[in-house]
Amino acid sequence: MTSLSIAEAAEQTGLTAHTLRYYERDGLLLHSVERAPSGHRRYTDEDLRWIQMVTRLRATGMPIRDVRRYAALVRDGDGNEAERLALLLSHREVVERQLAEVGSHLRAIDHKIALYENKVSPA
Amino acid sequence: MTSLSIAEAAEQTGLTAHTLRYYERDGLLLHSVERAPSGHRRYTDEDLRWIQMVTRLRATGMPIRDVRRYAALVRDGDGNEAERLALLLSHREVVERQLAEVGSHLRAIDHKIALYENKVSPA
DNA sequence: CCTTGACCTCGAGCGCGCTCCAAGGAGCAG
DNA sequence: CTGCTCCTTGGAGCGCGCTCGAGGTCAAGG
Repeated sequence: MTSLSIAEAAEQTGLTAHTLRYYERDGLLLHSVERAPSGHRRYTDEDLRWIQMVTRLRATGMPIRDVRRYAALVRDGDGNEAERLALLLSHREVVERQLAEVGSHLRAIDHKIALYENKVSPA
Repeated sequence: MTSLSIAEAAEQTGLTAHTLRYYERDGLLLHSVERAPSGHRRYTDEDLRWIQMVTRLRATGMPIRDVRRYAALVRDGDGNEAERLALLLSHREVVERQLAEVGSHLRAIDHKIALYENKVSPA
C-alpha cells in the first residue's frame, strides 16, 4: 500500500491538487484523506480507485451533486445497493441518450463538412 | 417565406426567447433579425436554419466563442471556405475524441452496474 | 378608455465547477 | 542559517452560458 502526496495523486488521476482538495471538501470522497504527521495529505490506492470512479462519473457528465449522493450511499455501507444501482442506471440512460443525440448532430455537421470539402477542393 | 414571432421561433428551435435574444446580441447569428413595424423580431426560415446549425454546434459542445467565429466567417461571405472547413474539422475531432472517451468510461460504469445487479438480485 | 399580453432593452444575477490567492508551516540542500 | 519547494487553510474570484427582472411600448379586445 503506497501512499502519495497530493501532487503525486494529482498526476496519477489527471486532476489538479486544487481539484482534489475541492472534491474532498465537497463530500465527493468516501472519507477525509489521511494525513502525514506534517499535516500533508496521503492518498492510498483505495483513495485513488475511488477518485477514478468519480472521474468516470464526472467525465460522463454526472453533476457534482449526484456524485456526492452516490458517495454518500457508498459511505453508508451495505444495504443500499439497490439505490446505488438505480442511480447508476439512471445516469447511464442519460448518457446514452446524449451520446445518441451528439452522434446525430455530428452526422449533420459531417454533411456540412462534406459540402465545404467539395467547395474547397472539388474531386 | 413565413416569418415567426420570437415565441414561435423559440418553440421551433427548442431554445427560449431569452436565449434567442442572447445569441443575437452575442453575434452568433448572421444578421440582426428583422423587425415588424412594432419593433418585434420576425424570424425567417433562413434564420431558423442557421439557428439549427448553431444548435447542432452547441449541442456537440462547441463553445459560444467558436460559434461566433464560425458565424463571422459565414457572414464575411465567399472566399473563406477553407477556414470554415478547418474550424468544423477541428471541432469534429474534438467531438469524436470525446465520444470515444465517454463511451469507454460508460463501459466501465456498466461493469460496476453489473456488479450491483448481481448483488441486488443474483441470477 | 382600459386592460391584457406579447414583445422590447438594458443590465444584473445565477449555478456550475473549478481555480487561485494570501499567509503561513515543514523539511531538505547547500 | 538561507533559500527552495511543497504543502496547509479559508475564502474570494472566474469563465461559461444562460436566465431573469424592471420598466416601457404597442395592438387588440371588451
